[in-house]
Amino acid sequence: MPATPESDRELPNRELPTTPRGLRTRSSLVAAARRVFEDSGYLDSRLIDITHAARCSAGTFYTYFTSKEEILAAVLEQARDDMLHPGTERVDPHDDPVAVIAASNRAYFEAYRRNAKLMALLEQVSNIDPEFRRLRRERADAFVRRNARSIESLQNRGLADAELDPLLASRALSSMISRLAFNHFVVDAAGGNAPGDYEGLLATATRLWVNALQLGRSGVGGPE
Amino acid sequence: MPATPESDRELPNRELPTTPRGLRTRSSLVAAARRVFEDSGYLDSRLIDITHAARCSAGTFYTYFTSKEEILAAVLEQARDDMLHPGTERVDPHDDPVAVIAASNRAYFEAYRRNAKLMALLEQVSNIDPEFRRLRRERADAFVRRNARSIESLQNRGLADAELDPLLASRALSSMISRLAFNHFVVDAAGGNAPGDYEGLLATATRLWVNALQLGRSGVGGPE
Amino acid sequence: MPATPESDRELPNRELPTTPRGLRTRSSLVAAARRVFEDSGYLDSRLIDITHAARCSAGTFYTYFTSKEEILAAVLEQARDDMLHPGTERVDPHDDPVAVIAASNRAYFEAYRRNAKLMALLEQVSNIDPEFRRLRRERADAFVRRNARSIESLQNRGLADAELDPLLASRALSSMISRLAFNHFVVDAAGGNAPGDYEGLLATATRLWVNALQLGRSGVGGPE
Amino acid sequence: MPATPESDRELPNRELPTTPRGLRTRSSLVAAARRVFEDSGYLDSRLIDITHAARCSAGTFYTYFTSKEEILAAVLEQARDDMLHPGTERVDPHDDPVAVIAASNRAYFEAYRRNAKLMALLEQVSNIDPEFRRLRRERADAFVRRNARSIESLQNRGLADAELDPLLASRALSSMISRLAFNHFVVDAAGGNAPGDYEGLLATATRLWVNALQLGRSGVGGPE
DNA sequence: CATGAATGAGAGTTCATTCAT
DNA sequence: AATGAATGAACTCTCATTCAT
Repeated sequence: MPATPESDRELPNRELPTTPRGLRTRSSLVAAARRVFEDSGYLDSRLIDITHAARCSAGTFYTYFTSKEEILAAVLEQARDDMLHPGTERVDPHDDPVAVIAASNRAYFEAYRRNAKLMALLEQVSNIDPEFRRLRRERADAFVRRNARSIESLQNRGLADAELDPLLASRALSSMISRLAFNHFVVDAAGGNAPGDYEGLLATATRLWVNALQLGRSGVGGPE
Repeated sequence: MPATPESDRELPNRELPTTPRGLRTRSSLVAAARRVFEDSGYLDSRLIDITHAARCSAGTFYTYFTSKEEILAAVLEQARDDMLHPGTERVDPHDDPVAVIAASNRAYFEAYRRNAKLMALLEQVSNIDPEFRRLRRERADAFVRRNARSIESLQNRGLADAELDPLLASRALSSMISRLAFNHFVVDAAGGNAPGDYEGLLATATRLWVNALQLGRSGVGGPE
Repeated sequence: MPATPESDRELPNRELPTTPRGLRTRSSLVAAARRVFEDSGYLDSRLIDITHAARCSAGTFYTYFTSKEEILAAVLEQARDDMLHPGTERVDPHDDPVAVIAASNRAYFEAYRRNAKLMALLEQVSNIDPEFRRLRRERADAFVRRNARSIESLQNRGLADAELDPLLASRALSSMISRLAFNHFVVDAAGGNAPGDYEGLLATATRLWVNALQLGRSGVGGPE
Repeated sequence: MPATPESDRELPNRELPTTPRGLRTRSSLVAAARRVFEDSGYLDSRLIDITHAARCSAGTFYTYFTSKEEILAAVLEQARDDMLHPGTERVDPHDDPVAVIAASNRAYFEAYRRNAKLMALLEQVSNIDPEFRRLRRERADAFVRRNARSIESLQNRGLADAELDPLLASRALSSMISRLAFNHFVVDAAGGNAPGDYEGLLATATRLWVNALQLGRSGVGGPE
């Protein structure tokens, strides 16, 4: 009502709690939020669904988060590493490039499968909230850049179509893979449709990727 | 115009009004809804914003539509033909296949550009409402099937990589194109980022598509 | 969540409703608010107390007012005229000045009595909300200025102590009267104390006022 | 210091702590509360603001006080002596009565200036909480009674208008002074208005007071 | 004596939808 | 066919106070 001076007012906490109890409660809230968001989607989830699931009161939520948005960010944070570094196995860059692509596509698909509901959630909120749109973009860009580097390296070694702009090609192929994964694990799974031919899809995606880069083409770089 | 039978509709739909005045009011509601939805997104649009923009009362809305969902369906209906048949020019299937692909990719991108805000809307609601998820899927499938037929035809004529499953390949390549368009016209445009290299993107997409199908590969490129 | 453009959104209405029904509802809300505020004070009144008393739903409140503050403003508006022009009887400026002062003090006290609960309310909120502090100040100033003019006129006619600054004197004497009224009708009444000697208080106040201005003192009005 | 008997206290009050540490903590809480209340007002101050400012935890508060009300009482207690006995110098009752009045008005104004924010606070809460309304009344009454005794004495000595009821006159004149001080130091100061003519105000108030009592009128001013 | 996480009732507010006119 | 006032369930968020540690 009266204009309150901001000076002494507490700012919303982003810091992690210091006590073990606080840490535990915060964790259980994040875990509960993940469950609830995955089950009901972001929009249909109410804060009290989350606090109920975490077995704490509505007020406790605000000890750790200032809004639904903020806890969602915490939830999405969790899956970040798994999605950004899906394959723990280090691939030798001197392996057969086709095998490398096949392996990394498979790793991506597997990571997507593990986090499918969270990816659906991210897709939902990124179409609602600019903050999460940015988040998704950043994560996608990380992938795109990595793949672009890989394409460039293949080009430099004379193995891939030199005509392609590595970044644009990476954008296109990365989009292809991620959208296929989304359609397979989110859209098809939710739609109650037939499960779909996972191995076939993966094989096709990899073959298309390989073809698209013209890997293993005769005389790559020579007169065509 | 006869009342469309319920069975074909995904959403319950009131019959079209019979009087000229009614038709006019309905039209202005749909037009207003399109504007409002495009400006504010589905969730943030209030029915009252729409009726205001249409210069009618809140109650009048329910003379023509039973819900917010339903008018959204009507709005999305509008752009359907433009998105499903983007190129009015019929391409001769015996034209150069590369040229055909280039032309149809360009036609798709142009249609996306024209309807970018509506596509963003569709993307938003398809991640919220299963009904619209189905709608988007159906539209995507129409594309996928058409492209699959085209791929199959190229394979049958010995022009394309015969190892590829036409449907899966179409799914992958169609996903690639549509996601590129979404990123270019929706994500990048909204993010205030640099406009991006449209022609380069299109060229890259087409080259990847062509490569991926191995069009014009040695051995397949006999005298046609 | 997403930044919504203010452009098309409706602004809170301050305009009076146009239909008779709307007018009726708004009136009953204001009347109810007055009752509730007077009974419970501003802070302890809940919006639903008001809507209950007005026999309408919580949502209806927001058809007419955007906040508790706004309906309070409407309530206080009502009593404005009664407090600012308490005496309907026009006093002849050539009447006996003492009689004029006595009459106007009485009129003020009577108006205060009629609106005591509202004055208590104004006192409460003016110590809480700067907006209402301003409102009270404005109303007080109107009185002060009127009394200052009257004092100046008496000085010009040689009837009042010429040493006094009319505005400062008016501030002091007006404060005296209004605070006496507040104490008598609000503090004493609420405290469950003895009712207090109304006539004596009025007589004393008037005599002090008259003395303070030195009305009828020797030298101004001939020998006393 | 013995525990003060409940009977004399207006609010339930915990006993003072016995240890030096406890005394220190309690003091810092009261000091912090004074700062916070003065800055934000009673309603907008949160207990947590106070405990933060006092560098202790929320729970500690309840070691020393049972409620927000109670610490407010402690804060107001602090300024009591300064407001009730503003002039430490004892004025000789046989001094010139006008000089005595001028001096005591000045002393009151000075004390008000020193405690302006606290007086504003008292004004705020006395319009919210009956307990504090009583507190303010009691303090005002102490003044009124003292001034009444002084008026009566002047009347007995033939120096003041004998027609006036000393108590009622004191109420009126005391109200005048305290309200002027409130308006000057609280309302005007907060409103960002011009600072106002302090000396002029004081002079006018004193002259009005003197006039009102008819001090120094012919016939009463015999050789004293 | 101190901590700070936990509590939970309760408030204001929104808006799709209904319905008397 | 049109109006626009009325509805009311549902939601998020606050903060004085408690209590296990």
